[in-house]
Amino acid sequence: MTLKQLEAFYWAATCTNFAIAAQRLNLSISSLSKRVAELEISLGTTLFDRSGHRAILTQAGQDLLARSIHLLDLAANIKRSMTKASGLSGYCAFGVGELSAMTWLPSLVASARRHHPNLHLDPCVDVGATLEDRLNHGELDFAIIAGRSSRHGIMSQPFVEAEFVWMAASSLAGDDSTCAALLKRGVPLIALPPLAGTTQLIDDWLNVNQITHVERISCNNWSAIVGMLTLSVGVGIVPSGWAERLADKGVLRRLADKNLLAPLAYSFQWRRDDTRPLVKEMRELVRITADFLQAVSFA
Amino acid sequence: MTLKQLEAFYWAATCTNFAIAAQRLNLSISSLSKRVAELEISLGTTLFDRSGHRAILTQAGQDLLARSIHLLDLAANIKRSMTKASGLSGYCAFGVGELSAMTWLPSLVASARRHHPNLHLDPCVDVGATLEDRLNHGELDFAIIAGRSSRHGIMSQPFVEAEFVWMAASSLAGDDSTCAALLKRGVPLIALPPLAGTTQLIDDWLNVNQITHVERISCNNWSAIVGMLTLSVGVGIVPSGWAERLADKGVLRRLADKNLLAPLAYSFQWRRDDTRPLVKEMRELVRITADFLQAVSFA
DNA sequence: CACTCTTACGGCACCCGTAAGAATC
DNA sequence: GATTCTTACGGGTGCCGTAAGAGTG
Repeated sequence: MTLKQLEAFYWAATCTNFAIAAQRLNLSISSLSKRVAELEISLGTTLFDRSGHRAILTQAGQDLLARSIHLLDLAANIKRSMTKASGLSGYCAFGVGELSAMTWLPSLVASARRHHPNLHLDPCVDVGATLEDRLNHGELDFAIIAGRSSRHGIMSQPFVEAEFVWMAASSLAGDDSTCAALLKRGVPLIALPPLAGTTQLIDDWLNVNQITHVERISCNNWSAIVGMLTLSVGVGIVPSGWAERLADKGVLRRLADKNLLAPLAYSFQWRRDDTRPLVKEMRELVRITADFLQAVSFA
Repeated sequence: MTLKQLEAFYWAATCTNFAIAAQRLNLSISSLSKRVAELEISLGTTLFDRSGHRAILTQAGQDLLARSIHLLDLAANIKRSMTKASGLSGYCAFGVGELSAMTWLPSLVASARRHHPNLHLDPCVDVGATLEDRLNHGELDFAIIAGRSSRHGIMSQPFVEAEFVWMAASSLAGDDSTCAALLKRGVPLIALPPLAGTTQLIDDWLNVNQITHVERISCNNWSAIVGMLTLSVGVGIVPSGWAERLADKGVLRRLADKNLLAPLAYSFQWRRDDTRPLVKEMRELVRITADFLQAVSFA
């Protein structure tokens, strides 16, 4: 029994398949498979039930998983506290929404590189639901997603709320035009794809305002969305800070609806069974970075 | 950092020198040295101060020792609980006095092989003080020694008391001869070497009875001692159970001193910093075996 | 047929032991 | 000079990745 074997087993057990686990370990699938098999031989126990299409943990495997998490935690603590180069090290894959990517992701990466120079960061930008899936499969260490997750296996910690406002080009909207009126007039709604958190926010708003049958234009890129808004293609929501700047430049105009969009809570999400120091540290770092940026950018 | 490295470090740190540690690991000294060096490189820390004649733990090394004990314990627990073959496994070197070797050591080994078929036992028979030294150096996992240890690093748990009586051949001693009288008459005292626990017992008795200037014959073998006693070479002490049988056969005669020899407590001794399951299990097994044998042999 | 895991095999790296070296007491 | 630890080096074992195979849904 070696630490490598236990680590391989940990990832094999917590990811949905060996391919993802192997990727997280920078290892080929076959090597991972062999490591796990060697661990099984070494312990004299079957850890995975391979009779079906996919490898499933046996009871012994579940027992070992709890113990190996504890042991690997201990090993990581030793490495972290003994090694002179303080801070985290290794590999960290995480996900953020595009809006986050455009705003404070660079600051987060810069901050992380300062605090943890030996940590290799691998950010992945996608819409919330996709990130949640990848997180659930074990491909990501954490994700920053609008809203809380309803899945039992995923923990959420809200750390910042974002305000969105309805905007449209001046050519589309007068001084007191409302979004509701424009949409009812058939002006298209420009938004991220259905799986995004902001789209859910919009759907909630539409629901409250009893608006159905909206023509939608989905695009998975915020710059493109704002670009379309400025070119009077339709109406859409924009983060309030960005919206202010756009309004100051006279590019877009804020719509005059009385019902405001609810604030959208962004939360740091991670897997419940992932107790590694990496996650805890990064959670703290994200919180600090976000707090700092909010104080600066919205001052 | 690997489990092997941590294990090598553990033994290197707790034994008095690398040679003993290497022996405990079934490893050459150079390989052990390299493993420790690799661990140091891996952690980026110096664990041993090699400036002097011998390698001494640095502060970082002491920190790591506590942590590695914990981690190795965990690993051993995993192996023990997961592996189907229940019971201990590996290598166990221990020491017993010759008297123990002649009486219940075979039963202990038999019992241990029943309970722990995968444990390789390596008993070492020697006098108490030598065993205590070897235990202290890390050559033995535990020892069963007459009396308690006064060393801080060694823990003792008394588990049985043995009675000894003065015996001599009929040709030397009449019905109411006393040992004190015989010794004063110049009859030699036949006993184990000075380092043995029974010899300390004798010295205490001599002290209480104010007997000095005794001619001593030291021999490190009990059979030889009893043999010499039967051949009227001198007087000596014999465990009471054995003494009874010898008296029944008419080979030896119990001497009539009023001051009896104090009971000699045998204790299970192990190193304070050795928290391995091996030691705990064997301690229990020794206690049970000794209890059982006492109930049988002295009934 | 797509997906997931295992087996076969060639190459490289790691680890062990012997033997010699360096440093302390 | 004895003891203790480290370095040099040859040999074998283990581990990785590519590629092919087996089994499921």
